[in-house]
Amino acid sequence: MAESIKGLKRTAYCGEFREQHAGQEVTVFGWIQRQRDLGQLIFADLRDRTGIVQLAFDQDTDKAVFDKAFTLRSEFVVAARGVVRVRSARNKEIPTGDVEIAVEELRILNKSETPPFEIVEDCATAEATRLKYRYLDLRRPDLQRNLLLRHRITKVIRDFFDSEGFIELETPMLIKSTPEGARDFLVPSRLHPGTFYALPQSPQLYKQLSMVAGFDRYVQLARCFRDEDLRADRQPEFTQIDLEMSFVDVEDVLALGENFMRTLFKQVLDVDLPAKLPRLTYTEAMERYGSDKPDTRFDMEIIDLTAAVDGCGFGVFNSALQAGGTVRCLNAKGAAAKLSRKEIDKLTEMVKGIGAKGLAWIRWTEEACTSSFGKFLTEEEMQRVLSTAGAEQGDVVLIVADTISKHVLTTLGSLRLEVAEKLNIPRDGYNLLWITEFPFFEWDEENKTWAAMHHPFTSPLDECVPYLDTAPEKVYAKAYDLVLNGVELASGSIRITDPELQNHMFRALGLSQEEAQQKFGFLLDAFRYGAPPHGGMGIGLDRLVMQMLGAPTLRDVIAYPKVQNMVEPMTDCPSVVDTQQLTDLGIAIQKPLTE
RNA sequence: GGCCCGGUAGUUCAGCUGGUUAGAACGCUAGCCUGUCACGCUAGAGGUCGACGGUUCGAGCCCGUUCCGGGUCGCCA
Repeated sequence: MAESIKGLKRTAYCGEFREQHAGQEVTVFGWIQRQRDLGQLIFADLRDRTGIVQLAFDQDTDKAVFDKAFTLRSEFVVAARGVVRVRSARNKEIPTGDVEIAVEELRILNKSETPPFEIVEDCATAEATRLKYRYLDLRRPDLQRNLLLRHRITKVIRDFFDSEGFIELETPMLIKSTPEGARDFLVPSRLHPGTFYALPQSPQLYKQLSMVAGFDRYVQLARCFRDEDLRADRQPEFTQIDLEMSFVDVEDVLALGENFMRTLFKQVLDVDLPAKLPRLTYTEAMERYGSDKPDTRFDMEIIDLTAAVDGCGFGVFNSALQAGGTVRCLNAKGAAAKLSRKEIDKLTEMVKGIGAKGLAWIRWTEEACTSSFGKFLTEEEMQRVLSTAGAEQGDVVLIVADTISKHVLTTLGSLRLEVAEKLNIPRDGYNLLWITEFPFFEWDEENKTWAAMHHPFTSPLDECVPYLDTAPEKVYAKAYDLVLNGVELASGSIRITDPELQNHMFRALGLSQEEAQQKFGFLLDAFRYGAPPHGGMGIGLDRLVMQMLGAPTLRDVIAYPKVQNMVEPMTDCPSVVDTQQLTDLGIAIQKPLTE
């Protein structure tokens, strides 16, 4: 039977005891980490979120207390009152190792069954089991540390934005569905059968309306929802640091973003970020790294071989070039020893898997310089390729050709990361950079139309407006991403506030006046009443915490995450509901439910 | 939806070319032990080998189907 806590008050957390506290009478609460019974002597480690302190029971301990200590088991919840004393045998491994508590009163506040896994750091137990008992998993020091750090990060965030004059507004969770981009989570309406709310994918429209309302600077730690498949760095439910500013242009938002990141990294990790973060335009990032979220912690940039192979004897290169495509390569410096023919074959399979037609290569070892296409080239042509690629003995050159230039770049972008992984190229530190001037339009191959790459409220660059109707591919946007070590951390833009321009954009996107009015009428209406110029961004909080901690998955920084099939293993949701609930909502389930 | 990897004791794993009663470590239970801290020593309990079907004299192992978990591609304005 559990004992009462009555009359006891904690004097300190377990992890706080040091030699200087010797002689003090204290009361501690916590969980039993482990009990060691030596016969006439019993030790028990007591744990709370701050650490562990040793409880000691010996011949001086009251007999009843000693007997109770004998029954202690792992994860029992315990209160102990006693006197801090210096140990006769100190433990240098833990911060409280110089002292112990000579227990005078012991209460077992609750017993515990043997847990399915040990509550220890670096637990080897499969994640599935840990997630089923997430409350035990979260008791482990690693996850406690992660979530305490997450708390510190959000504290710094709130303080920073407050000091910069931002106010936090809460935007609704039940909103109008505007099915663009990701799939919405829908919530049926009971009062209006047949109609649905959507959970927000982001508070985008509300924060823009808040600018029209004159709040000037808005921030929110906003929960967002997207009904798309999961990844290690993607959860259906996630948190964004969502912000918006009035009377600003691109430079102002980027400056604020840089200031924020610098403050956060300094205060939380004591890491100094550069005063000004590097910038690449989207076009530049694609040309050099084959990605709009390049990992710049290592080089191996893409090299253009077009001039070097133009007119050479290799048909693959020639036909790509003649069809308006391109030939480019990576030079994996010093990789010849590590990348065997077999490894290169694996890379070939990999690039074919992502849509490339093949991979041409040169491998220059001590013995020879072999290649997959050498027999088609003259000695002179081959020399030209090698020198353009900057190749020396010991290097491997990996070449991709295609009629569509973008495919060449993105393939090499993926290949670059794969090769870095295979070669174990060191990737340390925090490389933050802005990617700017994204294309406004993206060709939607499936629907054969131009679609907005960011969203339709993104402002085009002023000088691009003339191309809206004539050359959509030449229109770039006042849109920017913040990239950290190859991960997209934040994304934002300056918005359109001119109703005329907004209508023009909708037209260019093939959205009729009526459709636009039906979907976004409230926003267009609002913009008729004096919208200040504004812009902002959303920063992925979960990814940010994950990166700052170096955690391998988002699940390590989210208290109660979902697994790959979108189930939450602890509560086992989603679940079937009562027929009455469905009736109230006017919903009938079509597919027969599987047992 | 496609591809890849995995599923054996509470946990982490081993299990040969298909062959006796499926093992180890940790954990758990009991006993002993006065300075442990991954305490030690002794003894013990604990298994639907994910599930179903097939091949076979015989299946943890081979084949098929399926369920579950992870990664990834598609998808994610």
